[in-house]
Amino acid sequence: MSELKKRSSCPVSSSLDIWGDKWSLLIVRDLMFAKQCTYGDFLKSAEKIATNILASRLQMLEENGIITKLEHPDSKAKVLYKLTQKGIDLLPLMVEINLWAEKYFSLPKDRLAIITEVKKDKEGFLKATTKELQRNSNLT
Amino acid sequence: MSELKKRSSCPVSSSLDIWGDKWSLLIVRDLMFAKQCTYGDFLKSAEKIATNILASRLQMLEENGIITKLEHPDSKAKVLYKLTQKGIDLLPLMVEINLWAEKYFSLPKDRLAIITEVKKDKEGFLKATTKELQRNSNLT
DNA sequence: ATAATAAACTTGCAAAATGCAAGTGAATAA
DNA sequence: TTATTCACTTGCATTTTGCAAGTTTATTAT
Repeated sequence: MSELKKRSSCPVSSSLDIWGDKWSLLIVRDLMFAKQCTYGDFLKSAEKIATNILASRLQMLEENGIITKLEHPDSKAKVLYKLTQKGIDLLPLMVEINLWAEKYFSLPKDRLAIITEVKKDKEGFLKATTKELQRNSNLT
Repeated sequence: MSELKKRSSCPVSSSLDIWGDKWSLLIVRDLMFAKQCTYGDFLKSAEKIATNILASRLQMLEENGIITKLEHPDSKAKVLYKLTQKGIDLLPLMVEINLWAEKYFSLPKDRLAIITEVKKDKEGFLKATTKELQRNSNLT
């Protein structure tokens, strides 16, 4: 399917060429929350992504090194997806999205709770969460 | 045209509902660089946005309070667009996109120069740039 | 004053991406 | 061995994008 064509050499444009659509960052979000997800897990998310779109986004994100597949320990029928380092490095961006949203939307309180945590010590949160995601990354 | 329908109450999802497409953040980028742009200025950007898409994005961004129109001092035929505070608040997000991109793409050196600046003192850069954009905001 | 140019869009249509519903095929569970 | 689960695929309608050619109002040149 997807051949990545760069519109320009601008960092913002190049980034959007990869994950600049309505769905990709939601997949990344799910992986940041859950560390690893199956195909079915993504389908269960609140936004109700269509299965064909999910498949094409997962492929795109994998081709661009944001996520990887791995075997599910329990079953060959299942596939686990997780973030690569390149994907984990989207965490600061994800945090800023949340901080911006908190200023301009009214959010459910479980989400607000996390954002409040982040605001208390952004650097600390980033370090800790990055580490957690990386740890998960290493136990194959 | 655009009636904003939220897919969920998630901050990431709500944010993407507004600017989660291939073009909106490029418009914001242009405004962060140039402080204010005419319709024609946007068309001149490297990525070559189609004029109808530009019109619909500008409308969307205006409806959602990210940008505003103002009269051009030189001519009634021209229109100036600038960021609102809500738009200016996307700066930290924009900065993180640049930092991520710098890690994973090879960028033109003028862009690298700015990113290097940012890395030296992120907080300082954010404060200074926000102030500049706000200053511009206030002289109607 | 009149005609030509420019600036900000609009319109029409083809092509691509999205969304929905119903498959398919391999693997596990009953 | 049959049924169910899981990860996708496929087909088709709808929506969005992209391209090219207008249209309209405002300025500039004659």
